[in-house]
Amino acid sequence: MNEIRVRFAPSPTGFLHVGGARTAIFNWLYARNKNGKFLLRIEDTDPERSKSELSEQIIRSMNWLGMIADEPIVYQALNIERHKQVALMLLESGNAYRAFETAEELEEQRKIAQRNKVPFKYNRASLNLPEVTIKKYLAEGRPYAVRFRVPEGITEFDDIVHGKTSFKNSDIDDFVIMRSDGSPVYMIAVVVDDYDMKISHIIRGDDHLSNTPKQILMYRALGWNVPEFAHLPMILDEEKKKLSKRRNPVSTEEYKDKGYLPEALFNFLTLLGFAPENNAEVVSKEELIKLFTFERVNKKSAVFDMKKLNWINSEYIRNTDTNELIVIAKGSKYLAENGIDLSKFTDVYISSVIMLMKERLNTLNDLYDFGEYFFKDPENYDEKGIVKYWVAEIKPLFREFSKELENFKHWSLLELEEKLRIFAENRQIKAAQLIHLLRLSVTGKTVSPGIFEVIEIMGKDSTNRRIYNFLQKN
RNA sequence: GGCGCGUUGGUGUAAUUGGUUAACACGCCGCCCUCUCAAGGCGGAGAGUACGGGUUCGAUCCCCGUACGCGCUACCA
Repeated sequence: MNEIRVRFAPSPTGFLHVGGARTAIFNWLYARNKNGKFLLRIEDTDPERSKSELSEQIIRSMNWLGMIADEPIVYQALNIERHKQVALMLLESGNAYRAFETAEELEEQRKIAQRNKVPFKYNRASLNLPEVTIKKYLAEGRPYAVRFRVPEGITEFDDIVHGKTSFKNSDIDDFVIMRSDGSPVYMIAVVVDDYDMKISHIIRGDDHLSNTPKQILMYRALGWNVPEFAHLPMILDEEKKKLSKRRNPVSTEEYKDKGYLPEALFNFLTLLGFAPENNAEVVSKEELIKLFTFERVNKKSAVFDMKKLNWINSEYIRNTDTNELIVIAKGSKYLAENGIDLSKFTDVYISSVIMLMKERLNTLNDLYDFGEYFFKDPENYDEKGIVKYWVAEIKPLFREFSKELENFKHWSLLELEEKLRIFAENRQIKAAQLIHLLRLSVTGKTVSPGIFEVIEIMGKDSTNRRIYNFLQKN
């Protein structure tokens, strides 16, 4: 068998959509699994929607996820001449013909058909034009589009995930392959580029399933080998609609900014429409490469479940080396936006904080959301906490305890805890009553990791300063 | 409207060639641990496999129909 060559072919309309990322991942996994080539082609033929900066962003997101193309990136717009040339070949061989109708005329016909609820199909008027008329039109310089002449019959193919799929050619319109301004259309561009790139397997979204027979017909008309097709299920949102910006972030970049690890997103996306043997869930890229097979790819569209992503991400955070997390945290947009400058802290400090927080984080951004207090003194205190814990009987005792802390020499987890517990026991109160106040005064919150761990990391000065401020304000 | 694809708990997925109390994970609820979280441990609720017909001794699995969802139906990609 020939070399396996697959490609991911996004159109640069803004960013790498997570649905696209999933398609890219399946292509990539398949290529790696088969020792083949993974290629990237930017489909930038629509000048209205394509901008070069946007393709840069797609490439960046792909790299972030750990995927790079094995050959130079192909920009479809650069191949326009070739697409035209092939369209002309089709015209010359009689597999395509000139259509002189204007877009407006067709639109009108379409409307009428719609009104009468009958399926609209191009009536092939131009195909049946007498030779002389065509010559006359051409002499007049009348503009024309080139339409592919769909032959009679049935087009069948064996989709790798869907199995045997067939379409009646009579249901397929003679589609346009070249516009009247001479520009080629997507439908022919993909076929030509995939052929030129020697793509062996076209792995793409389900939404292209209905386009497949058209493309196969073109391959055949050109006498080209038809590649294999694998159509992946779509990804839907919780409302079972196409992933929409309203409910979920749809761009890969957004997930990065929200503190998701690339490996986690990659793993999660993989699980949408695919399950490795044993139904394993947290699976490394290396394992995934080994385990990937289309036999276990689903036909059914999948719903993007944020909660599961969060869980997977938290698993990855827990299992990622702290030093790596430090690097990521330092580059975090979110922390910066919230005024946290990690370069002001020592790596030892950041490292202790992350080690303590690691198993509590869903995303790296939670480092701020849950642990802001590690990086700045609290400015206000949880109101419910105040009501519940800052009660008259305890106030004097907490003040007294804070004095003792100021002079406490043995600033370590165990000794701090022992000290507090003994203090509480002597005053006949529950240690928890002081602990809650300690937490509230130091963090401003009622929730944190074990408070002795927290103040051990924070250090004596910072802790005492915070308690002092708390007592001043309350 | 036409054509195509799909349909297993709330979600993602399992279930050797038709024979299981329909499994696992996320989520949810409760308990334990405990200074609050998180993690962990233990337990629980939640689907009879969209619906209706077949075929079969027996269908999640095979066939047909219906419903619903999605996609295509552009001189968009």
